[in-house]
Amino acid sequence: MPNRLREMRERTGLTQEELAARVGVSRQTIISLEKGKYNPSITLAYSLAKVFSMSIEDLFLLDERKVEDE
Amino acid sequence: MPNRLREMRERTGLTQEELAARVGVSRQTIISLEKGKYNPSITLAYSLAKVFSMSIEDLFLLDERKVEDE
DNA sequence: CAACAATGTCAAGCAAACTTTACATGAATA
DNA sequence: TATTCATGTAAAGTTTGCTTGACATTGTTG
Repeated sequence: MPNRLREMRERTGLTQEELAARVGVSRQTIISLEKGKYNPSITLAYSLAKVFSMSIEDLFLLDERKVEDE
Repeated sequence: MPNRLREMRERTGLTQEELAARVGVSRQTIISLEKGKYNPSITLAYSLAKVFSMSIEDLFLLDERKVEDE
């Protein structure tokens, strides 16, 4: 689950703790997500995407996966 | 978690079992999702959205929630 | 009627998301 | 140096997404 979470968080100048508070999860969860450790639920993904004013697909790079060949 | 899953599945003429097979989950999971019982992971949500050629946000009505007043 | 396909329900169990706590590290700064 | 802030790690525990299996219901069709 690679994603743009860390990039976007740093770009907006938020700490992990602040971001966690904004979307209502623990800081651990933010750390794990940034490290790509798992697959969030769509409600959490959506909350995060909204913080950065982007779509779930963009934040979590869903359209970029598995292009394999073209 | 209201969503357009059932509507889209019926519109495309798939059975619950066929849809489950396509996205790699059990039929029970499709039933529960159609009933709005839970909050799928983004990878499952994305697989489902792709079956119907739409975005996660549209399939799961994420932008429509909580408008409260306008 | 019998048989089958599609949907639904219930319940037990497993796996993964998410929490909580505690501690460690490096950078910045008084 | 000592303190504080942001990040990281590790482990144990809770919650919930998801599976499996068994059975019931309704509609259709031979």
